[in-house]
Amino acid sequence: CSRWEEEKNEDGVKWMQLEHRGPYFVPPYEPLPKDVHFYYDGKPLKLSLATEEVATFYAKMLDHEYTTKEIFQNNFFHDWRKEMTSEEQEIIKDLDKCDFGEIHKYFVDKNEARKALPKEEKQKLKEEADKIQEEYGYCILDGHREKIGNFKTEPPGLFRGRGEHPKMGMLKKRIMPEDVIINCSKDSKIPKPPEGHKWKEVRFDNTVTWLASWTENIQNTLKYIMLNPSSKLKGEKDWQKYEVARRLKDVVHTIRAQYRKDWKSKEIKKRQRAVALYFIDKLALRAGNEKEEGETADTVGCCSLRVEHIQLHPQLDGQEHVVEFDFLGKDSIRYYNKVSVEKPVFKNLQLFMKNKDPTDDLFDHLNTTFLNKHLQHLMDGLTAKVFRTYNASITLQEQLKALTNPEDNIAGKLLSYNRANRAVAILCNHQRSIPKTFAKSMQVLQEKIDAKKKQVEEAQEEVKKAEDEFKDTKDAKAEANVEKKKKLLKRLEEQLAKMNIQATDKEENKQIALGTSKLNYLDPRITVAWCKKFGIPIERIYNKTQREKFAWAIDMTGEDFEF
DNA sequence: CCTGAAGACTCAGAAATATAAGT
DNA sequence: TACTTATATTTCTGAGTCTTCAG
Repeated sequence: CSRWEEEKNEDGVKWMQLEHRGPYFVPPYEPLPKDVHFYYDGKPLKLSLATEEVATFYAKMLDHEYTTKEIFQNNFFHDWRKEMTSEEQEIIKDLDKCDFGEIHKYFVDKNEARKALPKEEKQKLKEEADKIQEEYGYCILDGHREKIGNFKTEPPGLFRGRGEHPKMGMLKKRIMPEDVIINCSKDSKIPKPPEGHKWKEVRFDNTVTWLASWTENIQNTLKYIMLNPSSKLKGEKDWQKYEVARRLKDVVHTIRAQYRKDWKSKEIKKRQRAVALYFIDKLALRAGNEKEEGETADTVGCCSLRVEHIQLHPQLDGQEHVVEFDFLGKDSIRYYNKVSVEKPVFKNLQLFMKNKDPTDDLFDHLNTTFLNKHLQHLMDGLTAKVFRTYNASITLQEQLKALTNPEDNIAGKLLSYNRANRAVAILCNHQRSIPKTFAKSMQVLQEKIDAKKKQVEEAQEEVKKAEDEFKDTKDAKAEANVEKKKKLLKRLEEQLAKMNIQATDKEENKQIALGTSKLNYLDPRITVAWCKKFGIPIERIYNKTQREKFAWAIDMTGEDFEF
């Protein structure tokens, strides 16, 4: 436990000692073999090195749907031309006349060749990767050797945003040492830049947690090299996050009473704030910062909802005051929900929407800064996102309480856990695309279940037969046989039950992503306590990485922990 | 002091890779 | 046992939230 209980640093100081090797730079571009050609207008054309490299980025993505989109093609072609020599610019004027087919095939083949490599060769590659990990993947922070999260620079390539991103296809440039700022402690061994290069800057800022940073050229924002979630620094922050959420538990009732009162406020701004907060609390919506138009995909959160994103139904499917939400949230994941809301909320929404265009802001007097200022005033450390953490964790705790049957076997209890986890994922709208092999693997499972059912039936008959025989003969051998057959039947029935559970779980899970809530929203202490209480080995819920990340919770939690 | 931009950090699903299960 | 396929884990980096800074 001691590791989590070392003394705290003062005011914003994150470490006293930080030593590392700097980022690992991706290997330089390898030119194409002579017999792999690019064709323009049907004729082979030898490209300059820089032009060729960018061409390979496009060629590699050729069978991806992305490359068929006009925005992608235009952005790519625009940026590609900038890399060309003036001679090349003279010739290559039309993307449609470019043939990347041979280059594409070269990379597909190369990939397959790599997969087909003999075992020893693969082993060798792995050892090389491990060596790099060993050398660059760790740092020393305040005397502890800590794992780094992302120690490699991002390779150059074509930008792929999520959803309808206006910058898709743009060229993401190669990161050079000259772009990189190193952060470490003054008295540490300062990382050496690669031969013949120098760092952009070396600084000694112990009020931040990053080891290195650079500015990315697509959005002009900073990227960082930071520690792995298993590190003490990240673990403590995570713990702190859940402690804030637990404090919200104590005041949430007051806050709810407050926003209900504010629904009737004379100030429109307060009313909007109160309705937005109701959504954030009840539906676990994100805050919704405003975003710069044209720079990113068009997505929204609570405060940035527009009139077009909701529809009001005084009556719907036997419910009153129904709000129908339909918008794209983070990562362009669709949020669709029909919710019966309290009457004053409904009335307020009607008011907010009056005389507005579909593209106008629903909460036109509200932004996240104003909302968060209010929340800060209600509780120290409270911001909009704390509601998501709080509601997620409290839901897990409640669902576990409601769903766990102490009589169940481990598989049954695990199903209950997954269902509780799933309830949270649904609340937070964590979705995934249905796995490509889903239908097939479901069918395979169903066939197995049917086969097992048959076996169970057969076994039942066998038992009956054995029992009849015993009734006739009354001999010990026949009696033993009855026992044997019964045992077999029981085993088969258990197998069948397990398969049925598996099928249910799989079906319920096909479009839901459990990982994000498990990793970021659910206080791990709830899970640890549940495992202890019901005798479930923690490895059945958390894999190795997750156990490392949640080491702080596994260390300190007893079975009576309450969120 | 206010405001918008920059900075720092958390959270997000897809894709790549490793491992287990099936044949 | 060797190969193939399904599943689990890990990596990747984009997309949010919230804080801090500069003019």
